[in-house]
Amino acid sequence: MDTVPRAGRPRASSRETLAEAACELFLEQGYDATSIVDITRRAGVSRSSFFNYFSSKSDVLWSNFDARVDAALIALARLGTDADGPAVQQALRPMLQGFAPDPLALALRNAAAMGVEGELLRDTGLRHARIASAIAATARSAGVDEVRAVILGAALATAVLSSLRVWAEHGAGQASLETQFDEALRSIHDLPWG
Amino acid sequence: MDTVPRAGRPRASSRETLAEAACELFLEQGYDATSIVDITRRAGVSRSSFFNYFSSKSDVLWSNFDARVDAALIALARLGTDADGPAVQQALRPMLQGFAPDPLALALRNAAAMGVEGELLRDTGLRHARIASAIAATARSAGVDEVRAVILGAALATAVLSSLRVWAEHGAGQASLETQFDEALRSIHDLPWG
DNA sequence: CCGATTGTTGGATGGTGTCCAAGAACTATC
DNA sequence: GATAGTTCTTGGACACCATCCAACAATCGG
Repeated sequence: MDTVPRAGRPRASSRETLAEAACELFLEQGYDATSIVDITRRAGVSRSSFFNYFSSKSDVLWSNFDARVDAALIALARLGTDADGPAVQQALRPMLQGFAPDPLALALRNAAAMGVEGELLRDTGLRHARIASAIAATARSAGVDEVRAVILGAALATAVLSSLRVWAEHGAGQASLETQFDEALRSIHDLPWG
Repeated sequence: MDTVPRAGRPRASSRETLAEAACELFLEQGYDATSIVDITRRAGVSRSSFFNYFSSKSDVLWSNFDARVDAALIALARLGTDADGPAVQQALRPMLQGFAPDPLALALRNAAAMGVEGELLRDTGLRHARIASAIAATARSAGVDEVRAVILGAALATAVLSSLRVWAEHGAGQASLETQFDEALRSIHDLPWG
């Protein structure tokens, strides 16, 4: 990448190193039983340093996905008042495009072994809320009425997150993530149980 | 209620007393700035006692609603394999029926003043996940296919939570909570932006 | 009065996340 | 090569949350 020499003390670690150490420990001992000190010990740095790389323990799992969400929501906001259905769906897609196996995928796949199911439920909820409310805001500003905008946001956010979950559970191989997403989108168009 | 004398030391406090003290402080100082010790001091009991009544600080806000959700989800599970749309909606209704102003409603209404918006987002997400996954499970066992069941669960969970939010924000008076819910349900039936 | 029961309390413990000051390792400039 | 500026690491202190537990207090029924 950039081997350009920069001023200042060189980093003693990296997000990758720390994330790797963390994931190993999560698998070995479980998420709750792994303290931040455990992680930094294995990575060979001090506890303080952990917070130079991640803002919290759960951030190890989510930072990658969160960055994608941030980018996508900026693109979504740029659609402005003349957003339509297809445009919104296109704006959402980069959240999943080229998603490589990462700590989050690992956690989703090994939730039981890591004892991280509750944690994932809680934190997925937070992302759901963030994505849903951004979509709702866009829809609203494009003329959709309040309640429907909210429901639409929830449905689309669910499509994103549940396709990610299903993909991660099923081995995270293939190009099937986007396929999964497409299927989810399709099933929004005709919900059962009228 | 029951003035029946029971064995053992009488309680020195109550959920209501503690919740009241907590809500006052949340409004005065904000949620984050209010520690559990602050709450118990005002209520006149020790810090330890707090956990005899609530399992965490946020439980003060949610325990009432959570109890309703618990009850409703049990009823939902009882529907079994021959659940249909209307039956599910009826099972959900008790979550909102006769909902009186409580700490959660107060927090939703005064989120900004309490500085509790992030907290609410996160915790609402958890409830959303719980409700949605229960509905999805019921739908699945009634023959709805996986992806649609998940989306349906998300949409209905959103209907419950967003009607609660809107109702709380708008003064929490009237009988309009259930009306709000009915409107949300109606708008699920024809989402915009095909 | 006695035991059983139910609650309260303080203290200890271990974890999280924040803050900060001291210092280490590097670059660039004179 | 000294010096200054920059970037990062580190340890310590802190406030808080949540759990556990043993000691103790207040009530009941017999």
